[in-house]
Amino acid sequence: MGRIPCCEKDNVKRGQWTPEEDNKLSSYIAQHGTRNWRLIPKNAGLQRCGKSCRLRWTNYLRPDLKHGQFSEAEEQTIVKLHSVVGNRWSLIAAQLTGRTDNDVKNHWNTKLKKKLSGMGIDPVTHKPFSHLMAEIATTLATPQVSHLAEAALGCFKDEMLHLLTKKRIDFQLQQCSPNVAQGNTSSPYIASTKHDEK
DNA sequence: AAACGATTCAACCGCTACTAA
DNA sequence: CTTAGTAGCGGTTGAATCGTT
Repeated sequence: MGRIPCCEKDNVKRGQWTPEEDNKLSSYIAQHGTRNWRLIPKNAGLQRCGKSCRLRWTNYLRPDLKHGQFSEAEEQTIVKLHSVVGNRWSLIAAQLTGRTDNDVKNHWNTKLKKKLSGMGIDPVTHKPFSHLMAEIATTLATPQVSHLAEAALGCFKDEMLHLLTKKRIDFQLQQCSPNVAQGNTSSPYIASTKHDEK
């Protein structure tokens, strides 16, 4: 006995949304808001499941969304935040006006990961590959030291997560911690792109 | 022009978190 | 406190598009 599905799959349309469906959903939400996604498709005359409607609205139809290319500043913000919080796409997206978690995730997976790798930076740890190799050697030699470093990094990440969850923060360089403001972030990408801009 | 591979991104799936009763 | 229903998240998929041969 599994969970009851969110909708009867047989009676539900899937795949690409048509402009008519978009119109129906948009005008219904404009009138009634987004309370109870389960009822929205039924009331709006759509043969879609509520989940699909919510996704379509939040990722595409919302009027406050940006649809164009990501700017250099947005990319830097994503990389910087990703180096701190990892794959917490919704947290990262919340710091970028008009971008969704899906946007950020797609952009990261298709562009930024490759960009970083091309620069010799590991997109997971945000450290140069050469440093990683050195770290592996160190770790093998003195496990205690590496555990301490890992614990310290964990505390910092927890603190950042706490801040980001509590409120939207302005991630401009001059308002960050002294280390970050000096371009001394954990991600060499920031420093190098700043350099590139000159 | 056609075939094929690579890339992009919208949409789906399954899980967890949250909330109201 | 427990439970059931809903919302939200991150990973994954696959159709559409683009670029190359």
